[in-house]
Amino acid sequence: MRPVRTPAELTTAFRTAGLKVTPQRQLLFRLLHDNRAHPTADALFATASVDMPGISLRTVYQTLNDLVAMGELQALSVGGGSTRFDPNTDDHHHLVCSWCGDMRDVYLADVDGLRPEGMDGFEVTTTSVVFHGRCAACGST
Amino acid sequence: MRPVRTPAELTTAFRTAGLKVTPQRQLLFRLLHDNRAHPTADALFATASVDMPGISLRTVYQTLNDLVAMGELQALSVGGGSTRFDPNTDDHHHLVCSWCGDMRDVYLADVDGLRPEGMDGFEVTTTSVVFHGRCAACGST
DNA sequence: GCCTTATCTGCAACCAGTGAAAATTGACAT
DNA sequence: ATGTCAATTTTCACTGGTTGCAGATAAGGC
Repeated sequence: MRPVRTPAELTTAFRTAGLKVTPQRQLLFRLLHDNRAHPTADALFATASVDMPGISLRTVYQTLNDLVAMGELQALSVGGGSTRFDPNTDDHHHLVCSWCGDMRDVYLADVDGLRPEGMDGFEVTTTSVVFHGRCAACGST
Repeated sequence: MRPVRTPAELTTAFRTAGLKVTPQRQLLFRLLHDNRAHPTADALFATASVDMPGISLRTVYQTLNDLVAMGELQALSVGGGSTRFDPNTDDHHHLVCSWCGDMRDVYLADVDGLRPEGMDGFEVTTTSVVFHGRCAACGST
């Protein structure tokens, strides 16, 4: 359940991959570790800037891209301008509130059962399910 | 199956909504009518420019946004820069080739069966399923 | 045909994200 | 500890996608 790498694990992974571990990266590892908000690069930049004023937005993008390339982070496009990042690398799906933009993880059992006919030799690698709607906080009235 | 409004139907819908029907809009109605390519605004602009040189990209965006607002067109964000548009307003889902970017419609039967627990009062309005993978044309080797 | 009002066009602005180059610094070997 | 070198950070400019604005234009009801 929710296999989010710890900062320590990511540190090891980076060094193993021949990448360096900088204070900036460690900060982002920490910020991502307990983050279920599916933040944008900009949101992470804002949070990171509190702990480390002067950190560059470019660096945030760079590190996020590295993490995505390593498979330790998922990049999500759900409309609404900017890419959101999910440190949960488990096989899961998403609830997106059309009102407040809030995004939450959900686990589905029967996704592999979804194999439509007429795929004409299309080879599926990943399946993503997104539920759009209204979250409890945004009321149901 | 594939209930794409005809240009005539869209014309009526626009007038009913108090919107005007211009040659530019009629052209776009036609271009969308038999288009399964899930084109971007820019692609439609390019095609439209052949029939109507001088048409503005701004107009294309405007009309597409109107159609989306009217529910006659779906805007799709599947990563990869630009929004793609789908004139198929039926309840369907998508196959996206990670190699060539090709996008195809698929119909799924059991989508409503996907109702995870732990939704905490989240009210689902639409569910979208996207299969990422490699299409037949891009080979399986 | 006229008039009103929506629409079209062109351009500037905006946002998300990336490229490039110079200064900095991590990690390893000494 | 220190040196070395490549990876990284930062800054800034720049691209691509999309929207705002203003003036010219034209659709549609009379």
